[in-house]
Amino acid sequence: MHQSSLIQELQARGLIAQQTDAAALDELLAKESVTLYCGFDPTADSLHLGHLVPVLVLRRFQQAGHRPIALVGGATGMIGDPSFKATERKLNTPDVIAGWVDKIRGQVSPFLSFEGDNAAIMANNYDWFGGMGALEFLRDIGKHFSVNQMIKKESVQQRISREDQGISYTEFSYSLLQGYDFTELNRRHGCKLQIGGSDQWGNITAGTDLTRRINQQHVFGLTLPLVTKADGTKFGKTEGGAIWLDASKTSPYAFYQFWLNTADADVYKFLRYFSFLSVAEIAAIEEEDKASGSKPQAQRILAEQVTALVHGQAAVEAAQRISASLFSGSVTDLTESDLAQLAQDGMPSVQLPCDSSGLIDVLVAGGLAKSKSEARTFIQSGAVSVNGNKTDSLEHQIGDGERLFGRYSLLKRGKKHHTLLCWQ
RNA sequence: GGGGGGAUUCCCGAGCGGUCAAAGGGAUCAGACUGUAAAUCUGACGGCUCAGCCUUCGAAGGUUCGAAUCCUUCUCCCCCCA
Repeated sequence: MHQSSLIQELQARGLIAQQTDAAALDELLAKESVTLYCGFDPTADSLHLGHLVPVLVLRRFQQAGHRPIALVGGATGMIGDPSFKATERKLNTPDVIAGWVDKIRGQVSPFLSFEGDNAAIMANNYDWFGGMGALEFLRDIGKHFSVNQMIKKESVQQRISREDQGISYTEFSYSLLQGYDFTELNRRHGCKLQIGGSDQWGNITAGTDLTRRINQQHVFGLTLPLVTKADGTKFGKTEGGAIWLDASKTSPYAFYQFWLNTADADVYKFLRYFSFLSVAEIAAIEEEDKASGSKPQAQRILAEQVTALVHGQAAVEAAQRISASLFSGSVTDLTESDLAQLAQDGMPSVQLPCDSSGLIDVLVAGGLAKSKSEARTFIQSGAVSVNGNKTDSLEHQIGDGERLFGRYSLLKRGKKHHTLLCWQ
C-alpha cells in the first residue's frame, strides 16, 4: 500500500513510467514537502503538447504540497539532447536560444504558483554553466562519469550502433550537463527529485548518481510515460505540424479542435494524463459513454478541460462558439454579428479585396491550400464549399450572392478546415 | 593522418545514360461510410498561365544529342585503421 497519496494518484492515472528507489521515494513524499524539478530545453520558441504532461505533473506535485522548480535549459539548449534522437542536431545561435528561454519561462509560469510556503522557482542552468570553464567541467564533473557506462545507455545506442549515424562529443556530453543540473539544484534548493519524460531516464539517473557522488545526497528520479496513440501515429501532430501551447502559433480554436478529435481508444487515457478531473470522475464518464451507445462525451470534456488549463475559460467559450457555428446548423442562420464574433473569437480569417474573388486564389489566400495546384486538386475532388454549398468549378468566382451581408463568406475545405473571408 | 562508403522529392528507401517528376512503404490530404471517431475502400501527394510547360535527385563545373545515373572539384556524414 502506498504511503503517499500523490504517488497513488499518479499511478492510478498511469503517469508513472519508471522511478528510482520507489519505496523510499514514496515514503519521502508522504513525510515532507519535497522540492522537485523538471527541465525544459529551449528547442523552439514555444512549448508543444509533448511538454504538457511534465508541466502538469509539476502542478500536480505543487497541489500536493511539494515545491516545483521549472528549469529552463539556457545552457543545455545550446548543446542538444541526443536521447533517442536519430540524428545529430544543428546548433542554434546563443541569441536565438536566449530569446526562446524567455518565451518558455513565460509559458511554464502560469501553470505554477509562485506564492506561499511551496512557491515555485524558475531556474536557468546557464546561471551555473555560463561561467564554467572546460577544465573545471572535466575535472569536477567529467571525472565522475564512466564512458563505458554512458555508451551502454539505450538512449544513445541507436546513434552508436547504427551504420549511418554518429554522435558528436558535444551531444555525447549532454547527460553530464543535465546530471550536474540536479546536483546544483540539490545544493542550491535542496531539490531531491527530478521528473521528466521516459526518454529522460538516462539523463535523470546520471543526475541521481552524480548528486550522490558530489553531494553525498540520496535523490530520486521519476519518469512519465511517452504519450502514444492507439493507432500508432505520433501524438500531438496534425497536418500543420506540432500543436503548440503558444496561442499565436496554435490558436485556442485549433487547440480545442485538436482535443475534440481524439480517438475513442485514447480519450479516457488522455483525460487521466491531461485533465485534473479525478480518476473516479473519468471512470464515470467512460461508464456513461459506454451505456449511452451514441457519440461519447469524453472528447468534448477533454477539449474543455485542457483548453481551459492552457488558454483559459474565455478561450474555451470562444472555441465552442466557433465550433458550434461551423459544425452544426447552417451558416445562413448566422447573423451579421455572429459572423463578426467569429472573427473576434479567433476563427481563421482573411481580409480580401472584392476584386480577387477567383476560387483558386481565394483558397490559397485563405490558407486552405498551400499552392494553386493543391487548390485545383481540392476543388476537383469536391472538397470545397462556399457558405456550405459544394463548388467544383475551377473557374468559380465568388459573387455578390455569396457575400453574406455583403462582407463575409465562409470557405470550407474538407470536413474540418474553415476560413472566414472578410471582403473589403 | 591513411583507406573505404554515402548524400534522392516530409520521413524511410529503390533508381539500367534516354521510356524519371523519379518504384515501394510510412506520414499527410481529399472522397465514400460515420459520431467533426475508429476500421475499411477509392484517389491525390514538386510548381505553374495545367491534356502543355517549368524547376528538382548535397553544391559548382564538365562529358554527351541526352545525366539522379559518367568525370572533376567542393561541402557534409558514416565505417575501418592510427
